[in-house]
Amino acid sequence: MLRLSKLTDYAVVVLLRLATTSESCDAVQTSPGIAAATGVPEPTVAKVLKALSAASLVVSHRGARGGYRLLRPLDDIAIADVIAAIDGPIALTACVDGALAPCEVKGMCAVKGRWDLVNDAIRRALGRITLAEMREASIPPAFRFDPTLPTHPHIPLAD
Amino acid sequence: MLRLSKLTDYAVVVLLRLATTSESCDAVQTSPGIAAATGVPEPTVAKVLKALSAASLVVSHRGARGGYRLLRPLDDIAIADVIAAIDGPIALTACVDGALAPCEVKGMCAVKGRWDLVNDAIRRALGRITLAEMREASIPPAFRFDPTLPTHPHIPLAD
DNA sequence: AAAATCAGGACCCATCCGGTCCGCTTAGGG
DNA sequence: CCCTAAGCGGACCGGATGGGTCCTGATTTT
Repeated sequence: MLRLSKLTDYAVVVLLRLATTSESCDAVQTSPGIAAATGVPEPTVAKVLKALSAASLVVSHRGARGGYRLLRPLDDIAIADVIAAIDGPIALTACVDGALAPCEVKGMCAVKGRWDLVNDAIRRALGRITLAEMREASIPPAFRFDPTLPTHPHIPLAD
Repeated sequence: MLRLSKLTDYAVVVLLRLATTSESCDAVQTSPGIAAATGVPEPTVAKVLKALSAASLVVSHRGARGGYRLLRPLDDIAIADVIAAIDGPIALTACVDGALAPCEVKGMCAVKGRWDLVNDAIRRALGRITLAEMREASIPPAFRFDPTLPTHPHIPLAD
């Protein structure tokens, strides 16, 4: 349960990678470049970046010498933002608020509204964790994030 | 994202239904009975109850006049317990701690351990919400839970 | 002994998600 | 002025997963 998509995982990787150059606000990175650096398949990187762009977490620059750039610093991006950008609004069940299918039939579902309590709790929890925290946390010291490192091979290329 | 299975939703419905009689500790309810009362398909009720039984949230009594009974009061059952019983351990990604597939390849995944922060936050949030709270919360007053009501039609039967 | 009820599988099908590809548009650079 | 690099948007496909059903066996009560 609570499976969040691999795409979201990739999104974190991509954003972290993007953060290595976006401090200088004019530097952009191309999706092929990020793909090569992270080991995430390039079309997937593109897809992720598109979603992140739509959610205003990154900005794109089209044309030759175009690319993507972080729009906000890492400590201003909650993991909830990333999840919402990739997987849509954070809600546990289909049976939530005004979801698509109106809970099978009538509006008299017995659990109606019950999950909102849970959803809110999760939203709050996820809203408090920033990418900056995820970058630092729980990483074996040897692998501590270092912006000078060129790559973050999530899936090492088959060299 | 964060889709929890319908089964978990059903589990809550079933447990709430079970709570209507389990206060008196000898009364048991059969799965066909619960199915009829809740509108959840009977085989599904059985499946849910089996999982709940395996997780020691309910106890079963076999044979004629057998059935299921709540093992703990509703305010002692966290929603996290139910979710864990139905959908397995609460973890967001496959790429978590010692999960099945060792994160594609080596142990040098860049996001290794990062999600644990998030998982813990969610576990904590879900561990704080009890079924008793879910029973009371966010329900339109007209539908406020009432133990004397015979049924909680989740999906009304096609009368 | 017979009936009722849980236990524990196997199984099927729909849906969804990860992943890929294509053609189009935009913007630099020669 | 045109060509090329890069993002944009969509369609598309295959595998995995979960919801749902069913069947057979084990156990307890009457």
